[in-house]
Amino acid sequence: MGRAENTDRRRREILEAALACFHVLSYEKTTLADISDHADASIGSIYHLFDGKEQLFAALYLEAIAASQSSSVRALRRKDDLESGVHALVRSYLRWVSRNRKLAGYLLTMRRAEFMSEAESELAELNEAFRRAIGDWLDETGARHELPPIGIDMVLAILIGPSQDFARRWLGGTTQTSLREGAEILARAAWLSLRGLRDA
Amino acid sequence: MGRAENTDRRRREILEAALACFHVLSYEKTTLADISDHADASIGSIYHLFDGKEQLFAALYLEAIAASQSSSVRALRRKDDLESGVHALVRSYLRWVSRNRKLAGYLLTMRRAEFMSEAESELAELNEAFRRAIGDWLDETGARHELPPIGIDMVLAILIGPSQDFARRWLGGTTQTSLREGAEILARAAWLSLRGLRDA
DNA sequence: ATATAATTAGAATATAATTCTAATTTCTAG
DNA sequence: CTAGAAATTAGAATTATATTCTAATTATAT
Repeated sequence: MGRAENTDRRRREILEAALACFHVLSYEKTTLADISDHADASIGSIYHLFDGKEQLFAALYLEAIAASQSSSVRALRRKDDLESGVHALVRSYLRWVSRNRKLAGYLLTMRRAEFMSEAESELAELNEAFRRAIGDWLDETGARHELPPIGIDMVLAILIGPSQDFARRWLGGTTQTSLREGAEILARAAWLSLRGLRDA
Repeated sequence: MGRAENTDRRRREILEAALACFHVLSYEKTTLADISDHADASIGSIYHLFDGKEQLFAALYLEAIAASQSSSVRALRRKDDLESGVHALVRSYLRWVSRNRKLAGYLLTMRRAEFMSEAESELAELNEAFRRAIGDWLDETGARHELPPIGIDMVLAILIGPSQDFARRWLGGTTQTSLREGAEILARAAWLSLRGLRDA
């Protein structure tokens, strides 16, 4: 086995251990010793691969956001008009949440966490890439013309804002509505907003 | 001056110092020594009034959420039909954000932060009271009949989800749209969703 | 097989939360 | 007004944990 692969495996083990610890203990309460135990990696090893606790969790955050975004983009690319695209985006986001609960919970809890300042630039890059991917799809399909005259930031807020709120509650177990129903409702809600704003 | 008032003042000073420190340093990086300095209160004093760093920040969180919610409820109570109510709710939330940036930033950053587990029950109470206030208003005005057949949790997600997302970006300075425009757009978007879901 | 570089281990150190004891202030009763 | 009781404040001592550092081990290339 090559060294690079070994290192990769180690990194992954540590990230997974961090997520597992976070899931039961929360960020504050998981110590590096916990992670070290869970991952069977020494403190030295962790510090060799990451710059510290914050950077380790920032790396996990970036992985999570990348996974979530790429899942959304893939779903979008299977559609070719705005209405289907909007539905697909909302549904796929919530499906991703339900299939990656730990990671999603981490993402929703740590959203804009302080330590992200370190990784700010990488995060900005990811968000920029996400926007560009959506922009490309809009251009390729011609769906851009169906959008209301509002900034893409507002479009995204309308598309995923409600789903994030709902996902947070759903993960917390404090929601009357099932994920399936919720996805259906929010997909339609998003589309109704966009269509209504366009036709106004 | 009575002892109770004195204690209250102390509490408030400490909470304000915590918020100020948080605003420039972030949770992780603000030490109790920082807060102690800022508030001119000794460590002992802080521990006398709060159970620890987490509980101190949890108390701040509860204050913030109570302020935000009561501002929303006041706005709602001035209206007497669903469309105006929805507009008022969205606008008042974003107005509150712009007038209480530090507190709002704290709220949006710390949303569902780990340490809330301690204050979980109080948080649940606040949320329950908020829902009840909205429920009462719906009944008093008869607006409940104008709602689509979805859970109140979905209604809230549609109402404030986009605003939260937008507010986070606005506070972070990464939004093309002004708060005023944003509020206008999101208020209409929320109403279009609810009306559309009802009429479907 | 050996040299070199990468990785791992864990002890030593530094930082910050928490606890604890004593001093001070505020309140209450007489 | 004053002694005693209770609440509050102060800051030193303790404890927990992140980080740094040095040495040992492992993997790779020649």
